[in-house]
Amino acid sequence: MERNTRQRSAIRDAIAQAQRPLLPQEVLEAARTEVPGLGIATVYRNLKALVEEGELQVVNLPGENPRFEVVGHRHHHHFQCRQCQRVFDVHACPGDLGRLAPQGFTVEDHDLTLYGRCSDCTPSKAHLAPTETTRAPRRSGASAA
Amino acid sequence: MERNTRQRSAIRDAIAQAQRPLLPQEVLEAARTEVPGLGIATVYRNLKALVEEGELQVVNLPGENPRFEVVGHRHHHHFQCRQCQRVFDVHACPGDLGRLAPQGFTVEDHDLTLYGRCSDCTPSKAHLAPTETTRAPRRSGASAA
DNA sequence: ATTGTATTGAGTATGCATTATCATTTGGGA
DNA sequence: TCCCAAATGATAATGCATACTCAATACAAT
Repeated sequence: MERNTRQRSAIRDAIAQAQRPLLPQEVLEAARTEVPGLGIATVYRNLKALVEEGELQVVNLPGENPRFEVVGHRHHHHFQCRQCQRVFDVHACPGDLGRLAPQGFTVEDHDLTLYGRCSDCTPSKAHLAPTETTRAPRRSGASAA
Repeated sequence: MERNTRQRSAIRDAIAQAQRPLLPQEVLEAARTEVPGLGIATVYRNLKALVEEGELQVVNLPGENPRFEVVGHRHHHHFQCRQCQRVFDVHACPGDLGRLAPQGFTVEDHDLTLYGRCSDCTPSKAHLAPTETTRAPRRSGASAA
């Protein structure tokens, strides 16, 4: 990963412009508006490289596959819409959660995920909900027939 | 799932006595002290049935496979030890997190995970850390050679 | 105690996200 | 413009958690 390819730029731009953590599949779809022939393998390859280079970071939510977002945002949390499944950044934090832990436990960090309806999926304008392709697929693992 | 088998009881007891969410593998190990020949397939079968019966509930943590715990605990959160990987219940909640969401977003629920050292894995007595077999394996998905 | 059926255990099969493979394409320095 | 290593795209391969298959067991009602 040393050359500046159209694919690499498209992937980077897609994530930067999204302003929210994206799944590899979402990155693919977004970057394809720039590079139609883009392949999923290239997306995974670049996401991995960009994370190793410290440009991107992984965002894990409960029961979800890893998403990717640009590094730099100071401590923050996430909000997942139960309608469109998209994840948004929440630049706020309840803070001082160490007191919640049981006796003898040492709290070093925390993850907070809020669930509800994003502004696009509020009942009053549910018709503006994202399209099928922008929805997040469920986590991997088993589910054999 | 209509008969009371030794396996089913062992699985149910293992989770009830653990007082914390267990991975299927942890359930297997714990229940085997009661039924040595217990198979992993039986564990998955019963976990699924017990969840459907409403006796158990699934606990998802970021980047982790589903764990299982008995239903009934009122709203609570979880703590994961970064040393032994075990997950514990945290019967406390910062509350009122709706205010953290962006304008136009509706918050219906939330998940909070604390990370740090459990009482068994505090530096002063790290030698009491759980054994290899009690550690949680990493999430599924890819990691091909 | 007998017996029919739900359950179990072992091993195989699935589904899926992520990687590896490899022939082809392409960025960018000479 | 040439050249070649890096990058891409299509597709096969992996690894893994979980589900299915089926012969052997073992509940539990009679």
